[in-house]
Amino acid sequence: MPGTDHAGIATQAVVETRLKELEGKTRHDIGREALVERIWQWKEDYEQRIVRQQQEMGCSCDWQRARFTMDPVCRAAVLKWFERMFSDELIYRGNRLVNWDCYLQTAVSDDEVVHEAVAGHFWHLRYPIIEPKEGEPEFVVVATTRPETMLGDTAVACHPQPRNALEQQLQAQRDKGGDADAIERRIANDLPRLELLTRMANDGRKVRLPLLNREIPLIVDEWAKPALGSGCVKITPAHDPNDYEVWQRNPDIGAINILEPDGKLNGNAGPYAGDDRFAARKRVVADLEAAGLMDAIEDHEVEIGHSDRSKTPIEPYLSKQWFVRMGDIDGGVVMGRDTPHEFRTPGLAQAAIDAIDESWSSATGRRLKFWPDPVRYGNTYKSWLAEKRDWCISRQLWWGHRIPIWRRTLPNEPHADLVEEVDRLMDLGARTVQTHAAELDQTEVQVCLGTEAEQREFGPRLEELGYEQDPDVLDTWFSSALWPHSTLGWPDPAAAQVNDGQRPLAGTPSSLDYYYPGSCLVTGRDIITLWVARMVIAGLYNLGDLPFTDSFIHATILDGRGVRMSKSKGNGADPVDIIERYGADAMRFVLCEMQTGLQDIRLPVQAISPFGEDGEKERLIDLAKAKAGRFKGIYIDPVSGKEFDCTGNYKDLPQAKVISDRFEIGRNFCNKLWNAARFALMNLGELEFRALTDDDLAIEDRWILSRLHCATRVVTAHLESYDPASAIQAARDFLWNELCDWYLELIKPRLQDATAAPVARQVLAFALDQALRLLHPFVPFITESLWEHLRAHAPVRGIHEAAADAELIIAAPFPVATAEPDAQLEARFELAFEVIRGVRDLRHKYGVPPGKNVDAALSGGSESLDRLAGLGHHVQRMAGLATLANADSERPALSATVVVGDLEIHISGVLDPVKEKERLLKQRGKLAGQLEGTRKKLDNEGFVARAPAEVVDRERARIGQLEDEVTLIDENLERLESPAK
RNA sequence: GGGCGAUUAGCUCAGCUGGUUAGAGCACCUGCUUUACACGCAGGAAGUCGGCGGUUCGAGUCCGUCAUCGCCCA
Repeated sequence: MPGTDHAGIATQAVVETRLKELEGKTRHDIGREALVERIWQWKEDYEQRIVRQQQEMGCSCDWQRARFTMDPVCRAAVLKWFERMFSDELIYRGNRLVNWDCYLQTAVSDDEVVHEAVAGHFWHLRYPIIEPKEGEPEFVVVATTRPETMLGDTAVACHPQPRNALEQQLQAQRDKGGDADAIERRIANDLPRLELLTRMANDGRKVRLPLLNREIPLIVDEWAKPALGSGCVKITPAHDPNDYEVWQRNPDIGAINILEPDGKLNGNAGPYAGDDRFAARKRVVADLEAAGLMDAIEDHEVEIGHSDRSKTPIEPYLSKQWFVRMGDIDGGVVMGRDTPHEFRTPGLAQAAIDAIDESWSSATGRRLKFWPDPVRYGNTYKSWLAEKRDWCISRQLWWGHRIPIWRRTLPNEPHADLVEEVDRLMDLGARTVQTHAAELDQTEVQVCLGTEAEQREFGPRLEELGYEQDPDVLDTWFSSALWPHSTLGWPDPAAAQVNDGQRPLAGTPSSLDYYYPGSCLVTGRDIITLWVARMVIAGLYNLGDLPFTDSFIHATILDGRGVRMSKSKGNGADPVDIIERYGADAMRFVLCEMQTGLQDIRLPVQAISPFGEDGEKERLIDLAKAKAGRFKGIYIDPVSGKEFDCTGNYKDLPQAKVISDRFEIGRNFCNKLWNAARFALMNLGELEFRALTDDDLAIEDRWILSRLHCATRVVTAHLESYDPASAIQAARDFLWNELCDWYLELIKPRLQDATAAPVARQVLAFALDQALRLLHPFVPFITESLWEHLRAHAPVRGIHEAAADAELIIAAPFPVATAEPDAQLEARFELAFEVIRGVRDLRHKYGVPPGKNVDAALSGGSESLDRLAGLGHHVQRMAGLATLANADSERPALSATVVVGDLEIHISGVLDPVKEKERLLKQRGKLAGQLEGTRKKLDNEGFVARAPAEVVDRERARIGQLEDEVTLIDENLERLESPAK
């Protein structure tokens, strides 16, 4: 199911930023309707780009069922989900402290806040104590990093049991072996004062809040840290999460909001009302200093939350938001209501936690598992869910699904009126009405209209009665969480509105019945909580079953600076540009090869300079080193000093394509595959299939088939264990290192020989057939194209029997290994390859021209000679030997020698005693080192006594082999000294 | 502050339950237009596996600790 989501905050932010940059206007200047219209416009462009990317990448999707999270099909699902949860009382409107983005004027989720350490101060403020008694201080001192918040203080807290707290801390510090002096001093010097403050608080003493002259209580609460500062802490429940908790424990102190949504101070701030919060900070500090109430100012590094979207500092802000209850609920929650899979769970978060438990399974036997590390990512998922924090789903945006609630505040109306009001609404036909007071500081009647039709019918009538639709929109994830079933037409595929050219979702079975549940969600680590958990909850709640059983967490791709690539950061590369330059398969190959498990991947990218001179070679700019320009995704050309844009968002600047030379690896592979296939096809002619017996096969045929069986097993096993990088590596190695480097070369003579050619061709056709199938998941375009050619040349392919065929490779069965690899045969070839490599090395060192064949003679242990029997002609040809004689009887004069194990290959007529000695000594040195290491091990009594017998035996066998090889080399060295021998 | 992860060749990364003196690709050096492929072939050089300490007959691999970086949660 291909498609796109509406990316609420990101999208609105981009359009608003462009509006500001290009026209100098804010969203308030043009209004809700006009802004939403512009966003739709922008979305159409952007969506096209994304869909094109998906298609060019070769995503194999049902394009006639493409969806967008704000289209009518998805909208129906969003409304239904909201209505269901609302009537189950899983959605409520509450007064909560949220992360407030004063620039975008919206709440942002915890996930969208990034913390940065910045230089700041600790201001120590004096609050006068009202009517202190004999021996009591005149002031309490409180410290803060945000002095303007004092205007919203509703209490000052000190610890209820400072002695216990300090002593506990002291003990903990000692246990850790840390420095306990500071705490000891604290107990010695400050405890009496701290205990006095506690007594004062318990006695009901109050303090006067400076500047506003408000009386606020001195209270006891464990949030106050007796080891720090004065031991007292100011409490601002409306603007600090910890202070908010203090308020929950001490409801009497109340909460005072001092902020307007835009970050200016409101009427509660008295004389500071109307000031921006940062301006107010300066004035508050100055006024406190003037009043002699500033005790001290110290430098302090502060962690400040910034909005990931607007990059401005976040303010904790008390506001009314909509939430989904994640925690356990009395009586539990019914999941999959009215489906065959209905079950009851303690709460939404718990249901998702259970889903990865070994002992749990859905009604259809499904359970969730993470890859490539089930334990690690399972823990990430569980530990986030375990907090069971309610999910804030409202966003003060204009772009998104508007909350389907019409509400009206009924201040202090008698209960009877409320009942009457609800009855009246029910009579009107509203199905879901709730009244809420507990979570709010007001009584509110909320009516949910859960379909478009209902909204059209009842909306205006509710508005006549003084109701208003909530202006907020839903968090994008609220609709994204439904993707696995909303796209299939849930709640009613038969009624789903599909557009022209789109495939219907209705039918028997419907798309929903046929495709839900799915199997695997591939996503990034940071999305585990945002998506995986929420999709699981949504799927279980609406349908009673998991949306997928596996979740593959792919590597995070970083740019050359080590920063995570993202569209909003503008530091990525457009796949379309990569594809244009290197090809889709090349890109897929490299991306797949990079998914090596748990590690993040660096992908240094380069921009193609738009300032290249005529005739100048293309100039690449390394973006990890280039200077940043004015906006995100804009850089400065190091040569001309001019700005250019890499995002396509700033059309007035020169545009640069972003590429990465890392993709050359994939391009090279595709080129190799193409040429190897071309060579094979050239030689196949019109191939007729004949059932072959083992006797028909040449030794190299049996070898490549053995290697093919091995590769098939390995690739399949890696795919099954969600290890695409290892799978593609194994497929690549088979194609390149075995089929191309060896087999194609080995059979070249046979292909020129009319009698030997048919079998070689048939094996070649089969090996290519299987290699293409193995590679198809990774490089679909090139394999599909080659498949067509292969079928034209060799309509039937196979060895003993014809292999199952299909017109398109995408529909052809994946290879299955039918035989065991022949380990003995493979070992014989390995030995031959080693000999060949040895001779090639020697030829290179002696500067023998590549075309010149030399005479050689072979001698050595009978076992090794036996293993090489039948491969001599291959050794001869591949090593460039004119003759390969048996040297057991007589050793050729003036020959240089290659020693491989207990084998000697003498190459005639190239001997250079100096080079030869150098070469042999080098090899000897390496072997002697290994020999020494092995001997040392065996001399160690502990090793012989404690290591497993098989390990000891292996070392013993090895020492014999090494000794033989060294002896052989020594003999050759000796012969160099006295050539007469 | 708590949790998770990373640190291996110039670069990007492998290295499974501890057991030959650690591998690949790119880059580099040498030779080669060998009629599939120079986006190639053949050969080569290159790493005290972040530091320190420990467990073990044996540590890149296990444990502790420190450093640096990243992510998540406060």
